Order: sequence, then C-alpha cells, then structure tokens
Amino acid sequence: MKASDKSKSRQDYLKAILSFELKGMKVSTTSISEKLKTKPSSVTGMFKVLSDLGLIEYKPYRGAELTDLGRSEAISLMRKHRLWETFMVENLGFGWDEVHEVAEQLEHVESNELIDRLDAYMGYPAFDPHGDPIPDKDGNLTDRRALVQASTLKSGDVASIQGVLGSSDTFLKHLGELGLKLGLVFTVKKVFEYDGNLLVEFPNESGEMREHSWSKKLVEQLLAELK
Amino acid sequence: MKASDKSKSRQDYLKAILSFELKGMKVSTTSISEKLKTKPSSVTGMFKVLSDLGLIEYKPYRGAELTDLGRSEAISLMRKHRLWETFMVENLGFGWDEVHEVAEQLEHVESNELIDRLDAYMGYPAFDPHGDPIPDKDGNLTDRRALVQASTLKSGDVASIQGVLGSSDTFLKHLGELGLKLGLVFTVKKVFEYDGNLLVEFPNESGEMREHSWSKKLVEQLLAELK
DNA sequence: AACTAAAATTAGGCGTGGCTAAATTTCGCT
DNA sequence: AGCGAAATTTAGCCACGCCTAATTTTAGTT
Repeated sequence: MKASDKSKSRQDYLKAILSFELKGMKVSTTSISEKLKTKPSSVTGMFKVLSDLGLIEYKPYRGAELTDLGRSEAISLMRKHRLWETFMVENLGFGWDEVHEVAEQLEHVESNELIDRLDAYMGYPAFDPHGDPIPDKDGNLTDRRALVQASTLKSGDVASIQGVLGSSDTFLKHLGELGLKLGLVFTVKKVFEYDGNLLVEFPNESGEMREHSWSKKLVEQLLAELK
Repeated sequence: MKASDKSKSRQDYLKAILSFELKGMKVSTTSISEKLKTKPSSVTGMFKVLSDLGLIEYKPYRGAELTDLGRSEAISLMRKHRLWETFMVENLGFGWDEVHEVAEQLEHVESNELIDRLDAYMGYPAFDPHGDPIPDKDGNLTDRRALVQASTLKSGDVASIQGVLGSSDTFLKHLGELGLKLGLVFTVKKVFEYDGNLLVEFPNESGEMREHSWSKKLVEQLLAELK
C-alpha cells in the first residue's frame, strides 16, 4: 500500500481533517465521523491507515494531525473542489448553492493536467463562488481574511470593494455600468430584509455622493473590506 | 439492491457490454474480462448481479445481452464520456490521445444536470473528437455521416478527416504526431499500388501546404468524408 | 484520589468486487 | 458419436471500508 494509492475514502478523510484544522479545532474521531457520516470506530481504523501512509500523525486517544504530505494532498483536493464549483457557476450557470454535491464527486478525478487547464481556462480565479480562496497549483492561498462578501454587511458599515467572485462577461459588464471599481469606498445605508438588496451610497465620477440599490445577486459577488 | 444503486464497477461492465454489442459481437465472460482487466470468474459474478438488477439478460454459458434498461444506462455513460472528451479537446486544448483515461473517470460523476449543461455550453456537439456520435439526452444518436475509410480514396480526391476506427494509445498518439485533427481537409495526390500508401497534401499549423505519405495501416483506420 | 461519563479503541462481522483452483459445460474435429 | 481443448462457472479466499458491541482510556467532578 503506497501513498500514491489514492482512494475516494482516504481523500474524504484528508479533506475532513483539513477542514477542522483550518478552523483551529482538534481532530477527534467523533467529529470526523459526524462530518463523514460514518462511526467513530471506522475513523479509528482509517486513521491507522492514513498514519501508515504517512499522511497524518496519529496517537491513539490523542487525535490526528496532517503531515506536510497529507496537507498538500488535502489542499490539492480543496483546490479541485473550488475550481470545479467555480466552473459550474461561472461557465455552466449553476447557482452557487447547487454545486457542492457534484464538486464532491469531481474533486476525486485524478488528473492534475485537467485541473490546471481548467484553472487556466477560467483565468486563474482566486476565489470560488462562495468567496473561499482557491489554492494555486503549488498550494498557496490568497489571504482573504480581511475580505467579506458584501452581502454580509450591515447597515452603517463603511467598506471598500476589494475583489469579485465572478468573472462572467455579463457580471463584469454590469460592474462597469454601475461605475464600480476596485477600491471604491461605499457606505451601507440600509439592508432590505425582503430581497437582500443593499441601499448604498458612494461618489460618482464627479465626486458627488449618490445612492444606489445593489441586488442581492450582485453583492454576493462583491468582496469588501471593512473600514 | 436497486437498479438505482450505481457503482463504478457496474457501470464499467455495462459500458463494456455495450461496446461489444455495438460491434455485433457476442458478449462472453472472457472478452469482458480482457476489456476490464479482470478475470472471467469475476465477470460471471458480476453478470449475476447485473442480471438480478434487470440490466442484462444472462444465461449461464450463453453470454449476456443488455436489457432496455441496461442499454439506456450504458448509452448515458457513453454520452457522458464523449461529451467530456469533447470538452477537454475543444475547450481545454487537450490532444485526442490524452483524454480517454480522464473521461473514464469523469463519466462516473452522477449529475444529469451537469452533463446537460455542459452539452448546452458546448453547443450540443453531435460528434466527439474521435468522430464518434454523441447521444443526446434521450439517447438518440445522429447517424454517422457518409464516411469511407481513407484507404478507399483515389488520386485527386479531396476529403476531410471525420473519424477514426482505432482507439489504441499508440494510434491516437501517432495522429497527434502527424498533426492530424478532426475536420482536416486533405487532397490525395497519389495512391501507391506497391504498398497502399497514400501521398497526401494538407496545410500544417502555419497554413502552408505540405506533402505527406500516409501508411496503408494508417489510412485503413481513418474515416473520411469526400468533398 | 476516586468515580463516572464521555470518548476512543478493539474485536468480530458484513458486503462488494476482486482472485485462484477445481469442476463443469460447450464446441470443434475426427 | 465421442474426445479433448477451450470457455465458463463454482467454491473458497482476500482486502477494503463500513458496522455493532464490548472494552479501555481520558477527563471532569467531588
């Protein structure tokens, strides 16, 4: 049995472990079993296997930790998952909420060439449709901690546009029509419960403050940095 | 156990069975085992399972035949396989010879919505990069165009490459090395009686006309459409 | 420090889809 | 028709990843 023996199951475990590590949580057999809809005893068994493969550090009763090898494998899976989600939303027109399940399957397709070409085809997006960063082929993440989807802003917040999640023609064209540019500082005047629209205020080209209504669809694709 | 319980293995068997039926060949346990790199005894076991699932008709010692249910499942897999191959070649820039393995994995992704959107995204292609017809979502095939083996062409004929008969790695790789692509228009300058080679002329990547000699073995596997 | 509840591991099984070896059926040939 | 080789099936086994039940370890409370 070699580390190069990938299996869907092992990959699912690595991804689950990574997700807990990223949240700064201890990786227990119980938590993993809940995430993967298995039982703790099954997780113990798999931890032994992953440990033998050098993918995790595992001490009985002490939980698990990814090794560098395991982490890079898990990040590669995350990269695949997020790139596929991006492709489905940006190119195939799926809703951002419809793509997770299918991406769970697509991420297990073994071909770095495929995923790297898909990445290039989409213009190396830095974020997926949920606003999560997409690791590059070396596993590096663009740091996104300071950025939030504009849809999460509250009334009274002052923020600047620092990125977008989409890259479709129509989306980018729309941004131009609204006069939105990277770095634009705006104030949230009101959040409409009803439809999720945001009433915002920002200066037009002449520097005069104007109010605009941004659609929910739009603000979900805007990444903002709070002032 | 239900028919809706798809499994990679069962799907591979259905596809293999379909491929033999399409060639008009009897579906024996030996032939399937060779195709799937398993053993005849394993095939016997799986035939029983598929038969219980109503996907094939199986009489011991008599081989197997797809039921309508099994055939429609197999054709759906063929559709997925060919659409993914088309996507990889047309959109991602892969060569003909590089896509089969990966498509074998992609075809197992379960989502009709995904494949139908991919189909639409590419404009409902009727043929894959090898010239094989792509079934539509109801399983209907466009009739293969009036194609002839390139080996039957005469001096002076102008034709385009529309498909290939072989699918071996070395064959497909060879096509790439020669710069042959689907749709390539060429002129037959001469047919050599001696060895059946064809002297042909077609443009290289830069658009300059060049003469090449195609071996008999090669042209027997090339499907062409006369202009 | 002892006790107990929660968490984790071990023991023992199960289903899937492979395998080898042995037995059986089919089929071509004389 | 019958014989032998080839094809096929049966019998019995294995690895993987899951399960339940029983046991062991840890950690919190008094």
